[in-house]
Amino acid sequence: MQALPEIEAAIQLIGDQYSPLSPHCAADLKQCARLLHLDKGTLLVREGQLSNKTYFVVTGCARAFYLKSGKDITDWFAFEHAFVSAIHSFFLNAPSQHFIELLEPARLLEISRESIARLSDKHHDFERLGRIIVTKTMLQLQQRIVSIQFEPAQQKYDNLLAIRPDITQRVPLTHIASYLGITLETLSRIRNPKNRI
Amino acid sequence: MQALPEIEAAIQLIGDQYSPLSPHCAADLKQCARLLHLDKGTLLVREGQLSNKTYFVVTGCARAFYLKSGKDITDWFAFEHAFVSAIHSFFLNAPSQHFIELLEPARLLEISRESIARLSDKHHDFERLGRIIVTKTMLQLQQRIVSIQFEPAQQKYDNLLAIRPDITQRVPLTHIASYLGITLETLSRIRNPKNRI
DNA sequence: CGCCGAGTTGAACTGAATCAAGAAACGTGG
DNA sequence: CCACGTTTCTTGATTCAGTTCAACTCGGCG
Repeated sequence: MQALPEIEAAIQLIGDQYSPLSPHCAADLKQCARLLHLDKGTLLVREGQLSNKTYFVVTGCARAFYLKSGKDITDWFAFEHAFVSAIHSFFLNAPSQHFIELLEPARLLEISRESIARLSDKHHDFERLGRIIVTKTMLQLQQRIVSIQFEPAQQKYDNLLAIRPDITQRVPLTHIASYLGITLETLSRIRNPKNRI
Repeated sequence: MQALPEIEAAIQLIGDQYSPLSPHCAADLKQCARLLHLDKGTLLVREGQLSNKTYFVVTGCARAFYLKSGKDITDWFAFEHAFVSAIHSFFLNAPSQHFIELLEPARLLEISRESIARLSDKHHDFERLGRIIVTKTMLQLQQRIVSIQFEPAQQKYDNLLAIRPDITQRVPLTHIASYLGITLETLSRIRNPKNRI
Protein backbone atom coordinates (compact mmCIF):
# COMPACT_ATOMS: atom_id res chain seq x y z
CA MET A 1 0.00 0.00 0.00
CA GLN A 2 2.50 2.64 1.09
CA ALA A 3 6.16 3.11 2.04
CA LEU A 4 5.77 1.03 5.18
CA PRO A 5 9.42 1.05 6.24
CA GLU A 6 9.43 4.82 6.17
CA ILE A 7 6.27 4.93 8.26
CA GLU A 8 7.90 2.56 10.71
CA ALA A 9 10.97 4.75 10.90
CA ALA A 10 8.84 7.82 11.56
CA ILE A 11 6.95 6.05 14.33
CA GLN A 12 10.25 5.00 15.83
CA LEU A 13 11.36 8.63 15.81
CA ILE A 14 8.23 9.70 17.62
CA GLY A 15 8.64 6.99 20.23
CA ASP A 16 12.30 7.86 20.79
CA GLN A 17 11.64 11.54 21.09
CA TYR A 18 8.62 11.54 23.34
CA SER A 19 7.63 8.25 24.92
CA PRO A 20 8.32 4.68 23.78
CA LEU A 21 5.56 2.59 22.28
CA SER A 22 5.15 -1.16 22.68
CA PRO A 23 5.67 -3.10 19.45
CA HIS A 24 1.99 -3.98 19.47
CA CYS A 25 0.95 -0.36 19.79
CA ALA A 26 3.47 0.78 17.16
CA ALA A 27 2.09 -1.85 14.79
CA ASP A 28 -1.46 -0.61 15.34
CA LEU A 29 -0.36 2.95 14.75
CA LYS A 30 1.37 1.94 11.54
CA GLN A 31 -1.96 0.66 10.25
CA CYS A 32 -3.65 4.01 10.50
CA ALA A 33 -0.88 6.48 9.73
CA ARG A 34 -0.44 7.77 6.19
CA LEU A 35 2.77 9.07 4.74
CA LEU A 36 2.38 12.10 2.50
CA HIS A 37 4.92 13.83 0.36
CA LEU A 38 3.83 17.21 -0.74
CA ASP A 39 5.19 20.25 -2.54
CA LYS A 40 6.29 23.50 -1.03
CA GLY A 41 3.36 25.86 -0.80
CA THR A 42 0.74 23.17 -0.21
CA LEU A 43 -2.00 24.22 2.19
CA LEU A 44 -2.84 21.33 4.49
CA VAL A 45 -5.64 23.22 6.18
CA ARG A 46 -7.52 26.41 5.38
CA GLU A 47 -9.30 28.76 7.72
CA GLY A 48 -12.88 27.68 8.42
CA GLN A 49 -12.30 24.04 7.52
CA LEU A 50 -12.70 21.24 9.99
CA SER A 51 -9.39 19.50 10.38
CA ASN A 52 -9.30 16.25 12.27
CA LYS A 53 -5.72 15.44 11.40
CA THR A 54 -2.42 15.97 13.06
CA TYR A 55 0.85 15.93 11.13
CA PHE A 56 4.28 14.81 12.15
CA VAL A 57 6.91 16.44 9.96
CA VAL A 58 9.41 13.82 8.84
CA THR A 59 11.37 16.16 6.57
CA GLY A 60 10.78 19.76 5.49
CA CYS A 61 8.93 22.43 7.37
CA ALA A 62 5.52 23.95 7.82
CA ARG A 63 3.87 26.88 9.52
CA ALA A 64 0.46 27.55 10.99
CA PHE A 65 -0.86 31.05 10.45
CA TYR A 66 -4.04 33.04 10.76
CA LEU A 67 -5.39 36.21 9.28
CA LYS A 68 -5.88 39.09 11.65
CA SER A 69 -7.70 41.95 9.91
CA GLY A 70 -6.16 40.87 6.64
CA LYS A 71 -2.64 40.44 7.95
CA ASP A 72 -0.94 37.07 7.82
CA ILE A 73 0.35 36.12 11.25
CA THR A 74 2.47 33.05 11.81
CA ASP A 75 1.66 31.24 15.01
CA TRP A 76 3.74 28.11 14.87
CA PHE A 77 6.65 26.65 12.97
CA ALA A 78 7.16 22.91 12.66
CA PHE A 79 10.48 21.62 11.40
CA GLU A 80 11.49 17.99 10.95
CA HIS A 81 10.46 15.76 13.87
CA ALA A 82 7.88 18.13 15.22
CA PHE A 83 4.11 18.10 15.06
CA VAL A 84 1.77 20.59 13.50
CA SER A 85 -1.98 20.76 13.50
CA ALA A 86 -4.79 23.26 13.46
CA ILE A 87 -5.02 22.88 17.19
CA HIS A 88 -8.30 24.62 17.77
CA SER A 89 -9.96 22.50 15.16
CA PHE A 90 -8.16 19.30 16.00
CA PHE A 91 -8.81 19.34 19.73
CA LEU A 92 -12.16 21.08 19.90
CA ASN A 93 -13.61 19.86 16.61
CA ALA A 94 -14.32 23.45 15.64
CA PRO A 95 -13.71 25.27 12.35
CA SER A 96 -10.03 26.03 12.01
CA GLN A 97 -8.74 29.50 12.82
CA HIS A 98 -5.50 28.58 11.11
CA PHE A 99 -4.08 27.81 7.75
CA ILE A 100 -1.24 25.32 7.60
CA GLU A 101 1.25 25.79 4.80
CA LEU A 102 4.36 23.89 3.77
CA LEU A 103 7.40 26.14 3.56
CA GLU A 104 9.49 23.41 1.95
CA PRO A 105 8.68 20.21 0.11
CA ALA A 106 7.89 17.83 2.94
CA ARG A 107 7.18 14.31 4.05
CA LEU A 108 4.50 14.13 6.67
CA LEU A 109 2.95 11.42 8.75
CA GLU A 110 -0.76 12.08 8.92
CA ILE A 111 -2.89 10.68 11.75
CA SER A 112 -6.57 11.29 12.26
CA ARG A 113 -8.20 12.33 15.51
CA GLU A 114 -10.38 9.25 15.28
CA SER A 115 -7.33 6.96 15.07
CA ILE A 116 -5.74 8.73 17.98
CA ALA A 117 -8.89 8.35 20.04
CA ARG A 118 -9.11 4.65 19.20
CA LEU A 119 -5.43 3.99 19.92
CA SER A 120 -5.62 6.01 23.13
CA ASP A 121 -8.50 3.86 24.32
CA LYS A 122 -6.79 0.64 23.41
CA HIS A 123 -3.21 1.34 24.48
CA HIS A 124 -2.26 2.93 27.74
CA ASP A 125 1.19 3.73 26.30
CA PHE A 126 -0.35 5.60 23.40
CA GLU A 127 -2.40 7.68 25.79
CA ARG A 128 0.85 8.46 27.58
CA LEU A 129 2.56 9.44 24.36
CA GLY A 130 -0.24 11.90 23.74
CA ARG A 131 0.07 13.33 27.21
CA ILE A 132 3.79 13.83 26.82
CA ILE A 133 3.60 15.44 23.41
CA VAL A 134 0.99 17.86 24.65
CA THR A 135 2.98 18.57 27.81
CA LYS A 136 6.07 19.49 25.83
CA THR A 137 4.04 21.69 23.58
CA MET A 138 2.49 23.41 26.57
CA LEU A 139 5.92 24.12 28.05
CA GLN A 140 7.07 25.53 24.73
CA LEU A 141 4.09 27.87 24.54
CA GLN A 142 4.70 29.01 28.09
CA GLN A 143 8.31 29.88 27.26
CA ARG A 144 7.11 31.71 24.21
CA ILE A 145 4.78 33.88 26.26
CA VAL A 146 7.68 34.84 28.51
CA SER A 147 9.79 35.69 25.49
CA ILE A 148 7.10 37.70 23.70
CA GLN A 149 6.14 39.81 26.65
CA PHE A 150 8.56 42.46 27.89
CA GLU A 151 11.47 41.46 25.70
CA PRO A 152 12.42 44.12 23.16
CA ALA A 153 12.35 43.11 19.51
CA GLN A 154 16.09 42.44 19.30
CA GLN A 155 15.97 40.07 22.26
CA LYS A 156 12.98 38.17 20.89
CA TYR A 157 14.84 37.66 17.64
CA ASP A 158 18.00 36.53 19.43
CA ASN A 159 15.98 34.09 21.53
CA LEU A 160 14.50 32.57 18.41
CA LEU A 161 17.90 32.28 16.73
CA ALA A 162 19.25 30.53 19.81
CA ILE A 163 16.60 27.83 19.41
CA ARG A 164 16.66 27.66 15.60
CA PRO A 165 19.81 29.17 14.13
CA ASP A 166 18.91 28.01 10.62
CA ILE A 167 15.46 29.58 10.53
CA THR A 168 16.51 32.60 8.47
CA GLN A 169 17.80 30.29 5.76
CA ARG A 170 14.58 28.37 5.60
CA VAL A 171 11.74 30.77 6.30
CA PRO A 172 10.95 34.17 4.73
CA LEU A 173 11.56 37.04 7.15
CA THR A 174 7.95 38.20 6.96
CA HIS A 175 6.86 35.02 8.69
CA ILE A 176 9.56 35.29 11.31
CA ALA A 177 8.55 38.89 11.97
CA SER A 178 4.88 38.10 12.48
CA TYR A 179 5.80 35.12 14.65
CA LEU A 180 7.81 37.45 16.88
CA GLY A 181 5.06 40.03 16.94
CA ILE A 182 7.04 42.71 15.14
CA THR A 183 6.87 44.18 11.64
CA LEU A 184 9.02 43.09 8.75
CA GLU A 185 10.65 46.53 8.70
CA THR A 186 11.66 46.33 12.33
CA LEU A 187 13.08 42.85 11.84
CA SER A 188 15.08 44.08 8.88
CA ARG A 189 16.56 46.93 10.92
CA ILE A 190 17.37 44.63 13.81
CA ARG A 191 19.25 42.31 11.52
CA ASN A 192 21.35 45.12 10.10
CA PRO A 193 24.46 45.32 12.29
CA LYS A 194 24.82 49.05 11.56
CA ASN A 195 21.68 49.69 13.59
CA ARG A 196 23.05 47.97 16.69
CA ILE A 197 23.71 50.40 19.51
CA MET B 1 -6.68 11.90 59.10
CA GLN B 2 -8.09 14.73 57.01
CA ALA B 3 -11.35 16.14 55.76
CA LEU B 4 -11.94 13.17 53.51
CA PRO B 5 -15.39 14.15 52.28
CA GLU B 6 -14.00 17.46 51.08
CA ILE B 7 -11.18 15.70 49.28
CA GLU B 8 -13.70 13.40 47.67
CA ALA B 9 -15.77 16.35 46.56
CA ALA B 10 -12.72 18.03 45.05
CA ILE B 11 -11.79 14.87 43.15
CA GLN B 12 -15.34 14.65 41.89
CA LEU B 13 -15.05 18.22 40.62
CA ILE B 14 -11.87 17.40 38.75
CA GLY B 15 -13.39 14.32 37.18
CA ASP B 16 -16.51 16.21 36.13
CA GLN B 17 -14.60 19.08 34.66
CA TYR B 18 -11.92 17.22 32.73
CA SER B 19 -12.31 13.46 32.42
CA PRO B 20 -14.18 11.00 34.65
CA LEU B 21 -12.27 8.67 36.94
CA SER B 22 -13.29 5.15 37.84
CA PRO B 23 -14.26 4.72 41.51
CA HIS B 24 -11.16 2.62 42.02
CA CYS B 25 -8.89 5.29 40.60
CA ALA B 26 -10.66 8.07 42.49
CA ALA B 27 -10.17 6.09 45.70
CA ASP B 28 -6.46 5.70 44.99
CA LEU B 29 -6.15 9.39 44.29
CA LYS B 30 -7.93 10.22 47.53
CA GLN B 31 -5.20 8.34 49.39
CA CYS B 32 -2.43 10.54 48.15
CA ALA B 33 -4.05 13.95 47.85
CA ARG B 34 -3.77 16.42 50.71
CA LEU B 35 -6.20 19.21 51.42
CA LEU B 36 -4.58 22.45 52.54
CA HIS B 37 -6.18 25.59 53.80
CA LEU B 38 -3.88 28.50 53.79
CA ASP B 39 -3.92 32.23 54.35
CA LYS B 40 -3.87 34.95 51.78
CA GLY B 41 -0.28 35.87 50.98
CA THR B 42 1.13 32.38 51.49
CA LEU B 43 3.91 31.49 49.08
CA LEU B 44 3.48 27.90 47.94
CA VAL B 45 6.68 27.96 45.90
CA ARG B 46 9.65 30.32 45.70
CA GLU B 47 12.01 30.94 42.84
CA GLY B 48 14.86 28.47 42.79
CA GLN B 49 13.07 25.80 44.80
CA LEU B 50 12.27 22.40 43.43
CA SER B 51 8.53 21.98 43.43
CA ASN B 52 7.16 18.55 42.75
CA LYS B 53 3.59 19.43 43.59
CA THR B 54 0.60 20.52 41.64
CA TYR B 55 -2.32 22.31 43.25
CA PHE B 56 -5.98 22.25 42.44
CA VAL B 57 -7.69 25.36 43.77
CA VAL B 58 -10.91 24.35 45.54
CA THR B 59 -11.72 27.86 46.77
CA GLY B 60 -9.80 31.14 46.62
CA CYS B 61 -7.23 32.16 44.08
CA ALA B 62 -3.53 32.10 43.38
CA ARG B 63 -1.06 33.49 40.92
CA ALA B 64 2.27 32.33 39.52
CA PHE B 65 4.81 35.10 38.95
CA TYR B 66 8.48 35.57 38.21
CA LEU B 67 10.98 38.33 38.62
CA LYS B 68 12.31 39.85 35.46
CA SER B 69 15.15 42.26 36.24
CA GLY B 70 13.57 42.97 39.59
CA LYS B 71 10.04 43.45 38.27
CA ASP B 72 7.24 41.18 39.42
CA ILE B 73 5.47 39.67 36.43
CA THR B 74 2.35 37.58 36.79
CA ASP B 75 2.25 34.64 34.45
CA TRP B 76 -0.83 32.71 35.48
CA PHE B 77 -3.95 33.14 37.56
CA ALA B 78 -5.73 30.17 39.07
CA PHE B 79 -9.21 30.69 40.46
CA GLU B 80 -11.42 28.05 42.04
CA HIS B 81 -11.50 24.76 40.11
CA ALA B 82 -8.31 25.42 38.22
CA PHE B 83 -4.80 24.06 38.60
CA VAL B 84 -1.64 25.91 39.40
CA SER B 85 1.92 24.68 39.59
CA ALA B 86 5.44 25.86 38.97
CA ILE B 87 5.28 24.20 35.60
CA HIS B 88 8.91 24.34 34.69
CA SER B 89 9.86 22.76 37.98
CA PHE B 90 6.97 20.34 38.16
CA PHE B 91 7.33 18.89 34.68
CA LEU B 92 11.07 19.14 34.15
CA ASN B 93 12.19 18.65 37.75
CA ALA B 94 14.23 21.83 37.51
CA PRO B 95 14.51 24.76 39.93
CA SER B 96 11.39 26.86 39.76
CA GLN B 97 11.41 30.06 37.76
CA HIS B 98 8.18 31.02 39.46
CA PHE B 99 6.79 32.00 42.78
CA ILE B 100 3.26 30.91 43.58
CA GLU B 101 1.30 33.16 45.89
CA LEU B 102 -2.21 32.99 47.28
CA LEU B 103 -4.22 36.11 46.54
CA GLU B 104 -7.05 35.04 48.81
CA PRO B 105 -7.35 32.58 51.66
CA ALA B 106 -7.64 29.28 49.84
CA ARG B 107 -8.32 25.59 50.04
CA LEU B 108 -6.09 23.59 47.80
CA LEU B 109 -5.76 19.97 46.86
CA GLU B 110 -2.07 19.13 46.72
CA ILE B 111 -0.80 16.20 44.68
CA SER B 112 2.82 15.20 44.23
CA ARG B 113 4.52 14.42 40.95
CA GLU B 114 5.42 11.05 42.32
CA SER B 115 1.77 10.22 43.10
CA ILE B 116 0.75 11.37 39.67
CA ALA B 117 3.41 9.20 38.07
CA ARG B 118 2.32 6.19 40.09
CA LEU B 119 -1.38 6.72 39.41
CA SER B 120 -0.69 7.33 35.73
CA ASP B 121 1.13 4.02 35.52
CA LYS B 122 -1.56 2.15 37.33
CA HIS B 123 -4.71 3.69 35.88
CA HIS B 124 -5.24 4.32 32.22
CA ASP B 125 -8.04 6.72 33.09
CA PHE B 126 -5.75 8.79 35.27
CA GLU B 127 -3.24 9.05 32.45
CA ARG B 128 -6.10 10.29 30.31
CA LEU B 129 -7.13 12.84 32.90
CA GLY B 130 -3.59 14.18 32.83
CA ARG B 131 -3.59 14.39 29.06
CA ILE B 132 -6.84 16.28 29.02
CA ILE B 133 -5.86 18.77 31.70
CA VAL B 134 -2.63 19.51 29.89
CA THR B 135 -4.42 19.78 26.56
CA LYS B 136 -6.85 22.36 27.91
CA THR B 137 -3.99 24.31 29.42
CA MET B 138 -2.13 24.24 26.12
CA LEU B 139 -5.16 25.59 24.28
CA GLN B 140 -5.50 28.36 26.85
CA LEU B 141 -1.87 29.37 26.43
CA GLN B 142 -2.25 29.39 22.68
CA GLN B 143 -5.23 31.72 22.95
CA ARG B 144 -3.26 33.92 25.28
CA ILE B 145 -0.45 34.27 22.78
CA VAL B 146 -2.93 35.38 20.16
CA SER B 147 -4.38 37.90 22.58
CA ILE B 148 -1.04 39.28 23.76
CA GLN B 149 0.43 39.77 20.34
CA PHE B 150 -0.93 42.54 18.13
CA GLU B 151 -3.84 43.46 20.32
CA PRO B 152 -3.62 46.97 21.73
CA ALA B 153 -3.68 47.29 25.52
CA GLN B 154 -7.38 48.13 25.70
CA GLN B 155 -8.32 45.05 23.73
CA LYS B 156 -6.16 42.77 25.86
CA TYR B 157 -7.86 44.09 28.94
CA ASP B 158 -11.31 43.65 27.44
CA ASN B 159 -10.46 40.10 26.43
CA LEU B 160 -9.43 39.29 29.97
CA LEU B 161 -12.59 40.84 31.41
CA ALA B 162 -14.68 38.80 29.01
CA ILE B 163 -13.18 35.62 30.46
CA ARG B 164 -13.05 36.77 34.10
CA PRO B 165 -15.34 39.70 34.77
CA ASP B 166 -14.69 39.55 38.50
CA ILE B 167 -10.91 39.70 38.28
CA THR B 168 -10.66 43.40 39.14
CA GLN B 169 -12.53 42.77 42.38
CA ARG B 170 -10.21 39.97 43.38
CA VAL B 171 -6.75 40.79 42.13
CA PRO B 172 -4.67 44.00 42.52
CA LEU B 173 -4.35 45.93 39.28
CA THR B 174 -0.54 45.68 39.30
CA HIS B 175 -0.80 41.93 38.77
CA ILE B 176 -3.39 42.28 36.06
CA ALA B 177 -1.19 44.82 34.30
CA SER B 178 1.91 42.64 34.31
CA TYR B 179 -0.18 39.65 33.22
CA LEU B 180 -1.35 41.67 30.22
CA GLY B 181 2.15 42.88 29.47
CA ILE B 182 1.41 46.55 30.15
CA THR B 183 2.31 48.93 32.95
CA LEU B 184 0.09 49.73 35.88
CA GLU B 185 -0.18 53.34 34.65
CA THR B 186 -1.41 52.27 31.23
CA LEU B 187 -3.96 49.95 32.78
CA SER B 188 -5.17 52.73 35.01
CA ARG B 189 -5.65 55.05 32.04
CA ILE B 190 -7.42 52.37 30.05
CA ARG B 191 -9.87 51.81 32.86
CA ASN B 192 -10.69 55.49 33.13
CA PRO B 193 -13.67 56.07 30.82
CA LYS B 194 -12.60 59.68 30.22
CA ASN B 195 -9.60 58.43 28.28
CA ARG B 196 -11.71 56.40 25.85
CA ILE B 197 -11.69 57.86 22.39
C1' DC C 1 -3.92 60.71 63.45
C1' DG C 2 -0.38 59.66 60.34
C1' DC C 3 1.64 56.28 57.58
C1' DC C 4 1.73 53.03 53.78
C1' DG C 5 0.43 50.46 49.84
C1' DA C 6 -2.52 50.87 45.86
C1' DG C 7 -4.14 53.52 42.27
C1' DT C 8 -4.39 57.93 39.47
C1' DT C 9 -2.80 61.72 36.76
C1' DG C 10 0.50 64.53 34.13
C1' DA C 11 4.51 65.50 31.03
C1' DA C 12 8.33 64.03 28.48
C1' DC C 13 10.39 60.37 26.05
C1' DT C 14 11.04 56.23 23.06
C1' DG C 15 10.77 51.80 20.58
C1' DA C 16 8.34 50.19 17.19
C1' DA C 17 4.56 50.94 13.70
C1' DT C 18 3.21 53.02 9.58
C1' DC C 19 3.75 54.92 5.14
C1' DA C 20 6.45 55.28 1.15
C1' DA C 21 10.22 54.18 -2.05
C1' DG C 22 13.43 51.59 -3.86
C1' DA C 23 16.92 47.54 -4.26
C1' DA C 24 17.89 42.63 -4.57
C1' DA C 25 16.82 37.97 -5.37
C1' DC C 26 14.11 34.67 -7.71
C1' DG C 27 11.73 32.06 -11.15
C1' DT C 28 9.57 31.50 -15.44
C1' DG C 29 8.81 31.76 -20.16
C1' DG C 30 10.56 33.44 -24.48
C1' DC D 1 20.52 32.67 -20.83
C1' DC D 2 18.49 36.87 -20.58
C1' DA D 3 14.33 39.97 -19.75
C1' DC D 4 10.45 40.82 -16.98
C1' DG D 5 7.44 40.50 -13.25
C1' DT D 6 6.86 39.05 -8.62
C1' DT D 7 8.20 38.42 -4.22
C1' DT D 8 11.39 39.50 -0.57
C1' DC D 9 13.98 42.64 1.82
C1' DT D 10 16.03 47.32 2.96
C1' DT D 11 16.06 52.12 4.03
C1' DG D 12 14.12 56.62 5.31
C1' DA D 13 10.75 59.95 7.44
C1' DT D 14 7.02 60.45 10.35
C1' DT D 15 3.72 59.17 13.86
C1' DC D 16 1.94 56.99 17.89
C1' DA D 17 0.89 53.79 21.71
C1' DG D 18 2.74 52.87 25.66
C1' DT D 19 6.75 53.60 28.97
C1' DT D 20 9.06 56.17 32.36
C1' DC D 21 9.49 59.28 35.98
C1' DA D 22 7.40 62.02 39.25
C1' DA D 23 3.91 63.92 42.00
C1' DC D 24 -0.35 63.40 43.98
C1' DT D 25 -4.95 61.09 45.97
C1' DC D 26 -7.32 57.86 48.44
C1' DG D 27 -8.64 54.32 51.75
C1' DG D 28 -7.48 51.39 55.19
C1' DC D 29 -5.16 50.18 59.58
C1' DG D 30 -1.85 50.16 63.44
